[in-house]
Amino acid sequence: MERKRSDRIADDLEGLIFDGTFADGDRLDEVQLASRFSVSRTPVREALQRLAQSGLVEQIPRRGVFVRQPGPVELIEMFEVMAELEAVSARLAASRISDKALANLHAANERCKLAVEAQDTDGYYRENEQFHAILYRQSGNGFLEQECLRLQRRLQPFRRVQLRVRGRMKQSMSEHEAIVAAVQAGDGDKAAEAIRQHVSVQGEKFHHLMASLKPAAE
Amino acid sequence: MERKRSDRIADDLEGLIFDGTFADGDRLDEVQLASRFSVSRTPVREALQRLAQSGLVEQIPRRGVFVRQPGPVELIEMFEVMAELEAVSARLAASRISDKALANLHAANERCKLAVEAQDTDGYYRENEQFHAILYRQSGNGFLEQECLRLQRRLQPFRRVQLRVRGRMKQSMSEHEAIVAAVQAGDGDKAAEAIRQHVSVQGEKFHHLMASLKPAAE
DNA sequence: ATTTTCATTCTTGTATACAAAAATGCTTGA
DNA sequence: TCAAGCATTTTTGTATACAAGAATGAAAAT
Repeated sequence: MERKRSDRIADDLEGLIFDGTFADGDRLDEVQLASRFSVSRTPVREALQRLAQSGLVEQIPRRGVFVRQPGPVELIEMFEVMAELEAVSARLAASRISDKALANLHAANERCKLAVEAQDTDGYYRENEQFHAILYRQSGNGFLEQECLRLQRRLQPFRRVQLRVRGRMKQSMSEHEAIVAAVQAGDGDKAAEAIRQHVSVQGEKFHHLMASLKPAAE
Repeated sequence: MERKRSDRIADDLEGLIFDGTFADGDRLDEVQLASRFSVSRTPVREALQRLAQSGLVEQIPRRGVFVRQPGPVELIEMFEVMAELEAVSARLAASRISDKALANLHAANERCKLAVEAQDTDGYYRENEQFHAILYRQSGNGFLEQECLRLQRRLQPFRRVQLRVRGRMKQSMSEHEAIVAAVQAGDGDKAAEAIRQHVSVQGEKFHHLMASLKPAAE
């Protein structure tokens, strides 16, 4: 169910920012975008305001809206918060998860494993997202679930980059195993710590993330 | 610096929802609001969309926007997340806080104490907010700080209700003492646990919160 | 030559006009 | 009497028109 034009435009713009068509600092001209999408300025403005609220662009009054990619510091901060939110999710899920959901978690993890073996980065990304989504859901806290999904979505392009690092997928998988084991054992603290490690940006991951911010020459 | 009319309207509407002028389920009519604020529909619509994104109203396509107050379950969920976010803040702050900020924390706490002694609920609320804001800031994570402030703002009207419970201010103060002590000692885990207790809705607090949702028939 | 001022142009913010979808209520048929 | 169908009216979503603030650039003064 497509809501309205302004929603489609917001999604499209999000994609265009993620894929680099619009880079950090670029000004998003309302009339240009309007003609690009063959609509009037009205739905474009509504879309831009949505993006502004989600933090993807900055809106300076009477000046215009500008793409605002997070810098290194903000990115680390966001990952830190993501890690903590996921840790809370996992801790709660460890005590609240249902048997059926636990089976689903196993299944999702298996699909991750298959994707790793098939060297299917996109597939792994998709299944990994599912894996995490199950934990959010099983936290039993719908609001927490939504917050996790929101932040996950915002960090999406950077997570993808992380996965392309050689060997990362395999390491990620072994971390998954630890998480599943802790959740199955009902050990909330252990599950929280395991997923915190899984998500947080440290050591090698940190350097790779930083490197990805300034596209390497050639 | 007042940004634009739509911003002022969004703030005003937020207030009108908080103070009960618009109750849960009420439909917010664009043209009525436009005439009420003596503007056209355009800024009203922009304001409504902002409120929709922040979750205060629900926007049903082609139907209108309706006030959407959180129910008991969602409220508990939000407080749970708030408690966890504050716990993270406090844990980080315990290791990252500066001497100067620690002094400010003490000072803010003293002002809380004065407000309690003066039976000044509004004053206590204000100073308490300051107290918490210092911890958010001293987490050293600007993104976390923003998220905390956002959720704090959303829970604002319900927190106020909580404070009106007899004896709550005094109890709240003693919890503050524990938090300050733990932060000063640099004990992150203890600080986290103390603030979690302080914020989370349990026992008596739970019942009072539930009671506040359905205004007691005298 | 450089800077300041002022007019012009462009862009955003707001108002209004129009289109389309949904709600409303009437009529008509059983 | 009640329900179904259709016309009318309301209301949202989009387009366009207008207003006001900001950027731009040229002319004038030092």
